[in-house]
Amino acid sequence: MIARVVVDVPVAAVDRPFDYAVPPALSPLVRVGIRVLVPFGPRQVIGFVVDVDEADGKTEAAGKALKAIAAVLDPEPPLTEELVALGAWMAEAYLCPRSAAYQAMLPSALKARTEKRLRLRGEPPPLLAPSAEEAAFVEALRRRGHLTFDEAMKRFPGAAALMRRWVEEGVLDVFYAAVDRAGTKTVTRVVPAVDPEALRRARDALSPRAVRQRAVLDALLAAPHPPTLADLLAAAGAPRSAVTALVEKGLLHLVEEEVYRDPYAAASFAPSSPPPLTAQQEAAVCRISEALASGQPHTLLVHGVTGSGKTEVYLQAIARTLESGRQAIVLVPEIALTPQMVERFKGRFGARVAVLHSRLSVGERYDEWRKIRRGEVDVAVGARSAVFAPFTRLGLLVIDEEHETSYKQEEQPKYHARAVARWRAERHGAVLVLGSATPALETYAASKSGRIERIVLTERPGGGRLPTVTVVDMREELRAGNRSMFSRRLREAIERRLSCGEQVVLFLNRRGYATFVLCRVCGYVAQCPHCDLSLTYHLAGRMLRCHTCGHAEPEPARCPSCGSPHVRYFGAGTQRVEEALARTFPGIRVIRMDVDTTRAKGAHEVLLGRFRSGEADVLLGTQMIAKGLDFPNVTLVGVIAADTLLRLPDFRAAERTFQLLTQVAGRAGRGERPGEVIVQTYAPEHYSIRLAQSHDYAAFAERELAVRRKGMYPPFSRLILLTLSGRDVRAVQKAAGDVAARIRRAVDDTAQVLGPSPSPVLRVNDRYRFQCVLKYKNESLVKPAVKAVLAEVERALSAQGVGLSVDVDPMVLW
DNA sequence: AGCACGCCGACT
DNA sequence: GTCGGCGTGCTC
Ligand SMILES: [Zn+2]
Ligand SMILES: [Zn+2]
Repeated sequence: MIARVVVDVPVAAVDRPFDYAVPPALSPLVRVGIRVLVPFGPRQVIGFVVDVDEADGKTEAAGKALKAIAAVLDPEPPLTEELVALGAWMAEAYLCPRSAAYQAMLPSALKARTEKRLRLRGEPPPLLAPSAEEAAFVEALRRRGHLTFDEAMKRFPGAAALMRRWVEEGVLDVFYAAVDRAGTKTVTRVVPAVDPEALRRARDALSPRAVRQRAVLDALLAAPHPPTLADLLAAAGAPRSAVTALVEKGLLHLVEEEVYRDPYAAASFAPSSPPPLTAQQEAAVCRISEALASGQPHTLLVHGVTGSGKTEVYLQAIARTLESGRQAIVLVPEIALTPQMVERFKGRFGARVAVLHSRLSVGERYDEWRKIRRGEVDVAVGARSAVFAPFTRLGLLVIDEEHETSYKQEEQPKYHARAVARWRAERHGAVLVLGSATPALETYAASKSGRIERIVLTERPGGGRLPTVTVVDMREELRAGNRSMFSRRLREAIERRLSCGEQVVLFLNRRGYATFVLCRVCGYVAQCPHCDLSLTYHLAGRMLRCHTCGHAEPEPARCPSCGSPHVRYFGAGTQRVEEALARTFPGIRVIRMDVDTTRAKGAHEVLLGRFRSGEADVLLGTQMIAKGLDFPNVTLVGVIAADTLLRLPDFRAAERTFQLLTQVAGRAGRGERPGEVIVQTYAPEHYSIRLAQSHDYAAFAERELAVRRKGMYPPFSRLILLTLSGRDVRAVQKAAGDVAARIRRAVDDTAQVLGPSPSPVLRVNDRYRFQCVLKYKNESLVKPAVKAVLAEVERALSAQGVGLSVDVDPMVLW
C-alpha cells in the first residue's frame, strides 16, 4: 500500500506529493485527508495524505527505496476528500503551497508542527573536564528526560560541540515529536496580588515620579474585574514597563488565560417560526428552491436594499435545503456575527446549527467544528473561514454582505471566501447565494453578463422609506467662517434631535484624537520610528501611537526638533469629535465606539445595548458601527468626513466610499419616523457621493464600470500583487527589479507588468516594501508562469532576507 | 524550510 | 591543523 503525502513544509521546492510505504499495522488508519508523521530527508515532518493506492506494492520512487509513514496523527481524517481537492485548486488559484491551503482549513486545535528533540540513550560516558555549560546541559537532560534542540542550543551554546559528538557516537538520540503550533490564543490578565486596601496604600506610597505606575493602579482599582493587560495599558495610557515594575514589587500578578468563553453559551434562543414573506421575498425563495432542486451548481445574487429582509430569505432557503437532506453554510462578516444574528439562526434551526466564531476559545471552536465533521449539525454559521466547514452533502452556501473586503484573507493563503464557495458549489452541485445592498462590482458585472442570476428586493417588509441624504460642502462652511468640524446644517440637525429625544449616529473613519502632530514653528511632524507614517495623538495617557505597528510614546511637551512649545494637533479623530460634541452641545450624552473602546470582551455588545436602551443621545464611531445594526429611535446619521476613503490611492476607493455611505445611511429611519442623513465632504461633486445621495446603485455601478474599463482594472482584467519586503532597502529594491524582469520574460505581451515601485508606505515595522502589479486576462497562461518564477527566486530571496508575498485578486494595492 | 555536505579564512 | 562561515543540493 502506497500513500501520497503533501508535507507541511510551505515552500515551492517541495510543494508536490511524495510517495510513502504504509506499514501493515497502520494501513487501516491511513486514508485520504489524514495527517501523518513522515521521515523527510534527515528529519521528520507532518504531512497530509492526499491519495492512497491499496493495490500498489512498489518499493521505490525515483530509483530510491520508499520510506514508510512513521505515525498516524488522527483517529479520523480531519479533511474530507473534497477539501483535499480544494487545497490543490487553491494552490493553483492563489499561487500558494498546498500545505498552506490545508493549514487554512484546519481548526487551530489541529494545527501542529514537529519539534526536534534530544534525549540520552542510556548512561552517558563520563566527561573528563566538562565546562560549566556542558555539565549543566547533561544535568538538564537527566532531569527532564529530553530537551528541545532549540532550547538546548540557546541555553547551553558552549555544549554545542559535545552535542554534535554525542549524536554521532549515538550517545544522544535525535527525535521529532508533533506538538501544537504556538497559535493557541491566550490573553494576559492582570490580577492584584494584594487586597484592594493594600493596593490603595501601595499607590499612595509610590514615588511621586512614578506617574505611570500610579495610573496603572488607579485603572486597576477602577476595573470591576481583572482586566487584560492590553486593556489596562490602554486605560492607564501606560507602557508595559510600568506593569512589569509593579509585578516586581509584588503588587500584581500576570495570569495567562485562554481567550474568551462562548459568548452565546448561556443565552437561550427562543424558537422562531417563519414570518409571512413579501411577494419579492417569496419569489426569491422560490428561485433558490428551484436551483436547489435542479442539483446543478448555481450562483444567485440577492440584491436587496437595506431592510428588504434578505436574512429571512436565507432562513427559508436553508429550511428547504435541510428538507432535502442537504447541508448549508452561511458566511457573515465577523463584525456582524452578533448574538442577535446567531439567535436568528439558532432560533429557527436550534441544535442543527454550529457557530464558528473567533470569539470562541480554541477548544470551543474545535467542538463546533467536530459537530460539523461528524454530521451532527446541518448548518454552519461563521465568518470567512467557515467556508471550509467539512460538510459532505452541501446544498447551499450563503454569503451575506458579499461585497465586504473581510472575505479576503489577508495572510497566506490570500483566498477569497466567495471564490472558494463557488468552487465548492460547483463540486457539490450546490447553490451559492450572494446577498448585498451594494454588490461588489465584479458580482454586478457577472450578473449583467448572465453568468450569475440576479434577484432584486426593493420592498421593505417593515415599511419605512429610504432616508433623505443631504451633502454638505465643507469648503462652503470654511468660506462662511465656520471652522468647526460640524457644518451648520449638521449642528442644527443634532440640536433638533436632542430637543425631541431622538437619537443620532455619527460616523468618522479615524480613531484617536488627532491624526498628526505638527510644530507650528519648524514644520516638524511626529513620525513613527518604525514606519513612514505620522503618529496619532490619543488622549488616554496622552500618548502618540502608530496605528500600524503599535509603537507608542509620550506626547512631546516641546518640539523635539526646534524646542518650540507651539506643537499643535491636526486631523480630527473620534476622540476629538467626542470632545467637540461635549463643547458644542453641553450635557450631550455620547457613546464612542472604536477599537480603543471595544477592546475588552463583550464591550461591543454592552455599548450597543446601552445606546439601544436610550442611555445616550449619540453613537459616535468608526467602520464598526456601519454594519446592519437596527436602532428604531435613530433619525439622523451624520458622516463627519466622507472623503477619507476617497483619498486612498486605490482603484476601489470610489466603490468603498459608495458602499460605506449606503451602509451608514441605512442606519437612519428604521422605525416609522423618516430618517435624515447628512454627509460632510470636500468633494461634493464626486459621483460616489452624489449617487449614494440618490440611492442609485445601478447608476453608480455603470459609471464605475466605465472608469474601470478605461483603466483596464477589474472586472475588465485581473491583478496579481507581488510585495517584496525586508530590512535592507537596497536588497529589497534589487530583488524587486529581478523578480519583475523574470516575470516580464515569463509572460507574453497580453499581460502587463507594472513596477517595481515603492509601496505607498515604503517602510512598515522597519521593513521596506516594493511592489509589482500584474494586469492580465489569460489566467491559465499567467499563473503557471508566475508560479515558476516564484519557485526560481525563492531560495535566493530568503538568503537575502527578502520576503515575497503574492496576492491574487488583491482588495487593496498597498 | 531544514539539514548535510563542501570548500575557504582566522583561531588554538 | 580545526572551527565555523554560508553557497548549493536534496528531501518519496
Ligand atoms: Zn519645531
Ligand atoms: Zn509604526
